[in-house]
Amino acid sequence: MVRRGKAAVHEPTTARGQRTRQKLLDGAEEIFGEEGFERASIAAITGRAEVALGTFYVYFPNKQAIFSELLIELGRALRRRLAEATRGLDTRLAVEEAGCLAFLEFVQSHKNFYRIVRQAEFVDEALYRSYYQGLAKSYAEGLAAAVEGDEIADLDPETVAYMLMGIFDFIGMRWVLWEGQLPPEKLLQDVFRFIRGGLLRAPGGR
Amino acid sequence: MVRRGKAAVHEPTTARGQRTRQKLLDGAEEIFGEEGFERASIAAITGRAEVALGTFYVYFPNKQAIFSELLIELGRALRRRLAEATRGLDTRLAVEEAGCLAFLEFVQSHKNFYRIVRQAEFVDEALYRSYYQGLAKSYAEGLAAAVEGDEIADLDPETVAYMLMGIFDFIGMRWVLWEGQLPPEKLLQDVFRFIRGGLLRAPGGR
DNA sequence: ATGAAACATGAATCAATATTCAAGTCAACA
DNA sequence: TGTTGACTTGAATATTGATTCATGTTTCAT
Repeated sequence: MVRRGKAAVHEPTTARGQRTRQKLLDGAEEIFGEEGFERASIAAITGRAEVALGTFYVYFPNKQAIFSELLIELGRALRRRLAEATRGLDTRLAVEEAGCLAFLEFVQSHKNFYRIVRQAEFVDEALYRSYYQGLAKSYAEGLAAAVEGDEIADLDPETVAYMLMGIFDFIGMRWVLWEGQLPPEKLLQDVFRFIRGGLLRAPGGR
Repeated sequence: MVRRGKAAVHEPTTARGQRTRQKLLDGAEEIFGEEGFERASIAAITGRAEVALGTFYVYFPNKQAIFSELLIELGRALRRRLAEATRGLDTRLAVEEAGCLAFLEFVQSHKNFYRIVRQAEFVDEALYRSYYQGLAKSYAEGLAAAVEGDEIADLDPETVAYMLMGIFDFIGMRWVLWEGQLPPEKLLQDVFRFIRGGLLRAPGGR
C-alpha cells in the first residue's frame, strides 16, 4: 500500500465529480487569464466555479497543478485544432495559411490562452519550454518534408518554425488580444505574402 | 503647497543617494528576472542591493513603481542601441540585419530583459502595450520609407513591424534565452534569407 | 432501503511580505 | 566643530491567501 504525504487527490469517479472538476478548470482558465497566476486566488477560482473553497483540494493538490494541467490541455486543444485545419492540404503554403488562420481563431475563442502561456514561463518553466518545443518539433517536421520535396527554400526547419511561431504570436497579440478581432483581410494577405516570400526560394547572397 | 498622502519619494540629491537608488534598480532587475514580479520580495531586492529594507521606500513609492521604471529604462536602452547599430546604413535590408544582431546582443547582455517585458503584461498592461507600440511605430516608419522608395514590397508597415518583432523575439527566446548564446552563424543567415525573401517584392497571388 | 464511498463545505491555521515609522548615522558647510 | 538636511536602518504592523481538516451531504451498488 502506497503511503502519501497528503490526502490523495483523486480523479473523480462519478459524473458529479467530473462536472465539478471541469467547473474548476474552467473557472481557473478565466481567473488565471484575468489576474495572472500569482494574483489569482483559489477563492476566486472556486468562486467562479461556484463551489466551496475546500472542494478545490479534492481535485488538485495545489495551485500550480491546476495551472499546469490547464496549459497541457490548451496545448493539446490547439494542436488538435491545427491538425484538423490543415489535414489534407497539399501545398506547404496552403498549410501555413490555414494554420495561421486556425491559430488566430483559436486564440480568439480562448482569449485567456496567451496570458496563460506567458505566465507559464514563471510558473512552470520546464512545461513552458516543452510547450513551444513540442509545437516547434511537429512544425519543423512538416517544413522539413516540404524542403525535401523542394517545395520551399532550403532553410533550417527549426529556425523557420520559431520564426513562424513568432509571427503568429505577435500578430495574434496585436489583433486578437489587443483589438479583440481577427486582423482585417487585407493585412492577413500581407502576412501571407511575407511568409510566402520568405519560404520560397529566396534570393541568394546580398 | 502640494500635500501628499505619503511621505514624498524624492529623487536623490547627493551622489550617495544616486548610487543607492541605482543599486536598487540593479538589484530589482536581477530579482525580477529571476523570480518574476510577484515572487520578488522587496526584502530580496534590498538584499541584493545591499541596503536595508526601509531604504527602498525612500526612493520608490511601491513595488510596481520600480518595475515600471525598469521597463522604461530597458526600453530606452534598447532603442538607443538599435538606433546606434543601424545609423548610417543605406539599405533597408542592411538595417534589418544589423538591427536583428544588435537586438540579440542586447538581450544577451540583459538576460532579464525578456522576463521583465513579459511580466509587464500582468504588472502594468498599459505600459506593456506602449512598449511594443512605441517600438512598432518607429519600426514602421523606417519600413514605410523603404516602401516609398520602392526598396521593399508594398506591405502594411505596421504589420511587417509586428512580424519582424515576433521573429526576433522568438529567435531570441530560443537561442539567447534558452541556450545562452547567439544563434550559430548558419542559422542567422537563414533568418536573414527568410526576411529578405519576405520583404522583397513577394510573388503575387498563389 | 441502507451503508459505504465519494463528494462538498467553509472556518481555522499559518506563513509570507508589502508598507510604515521612529530612531539613528553621515557629510558638508558655516 | 556644530548643525542640518539627506540618507539609512530594521523592527513592527496589517493584510492576504494557500492549505488543512473535521464535519456534513449525496450517490449508488446491493
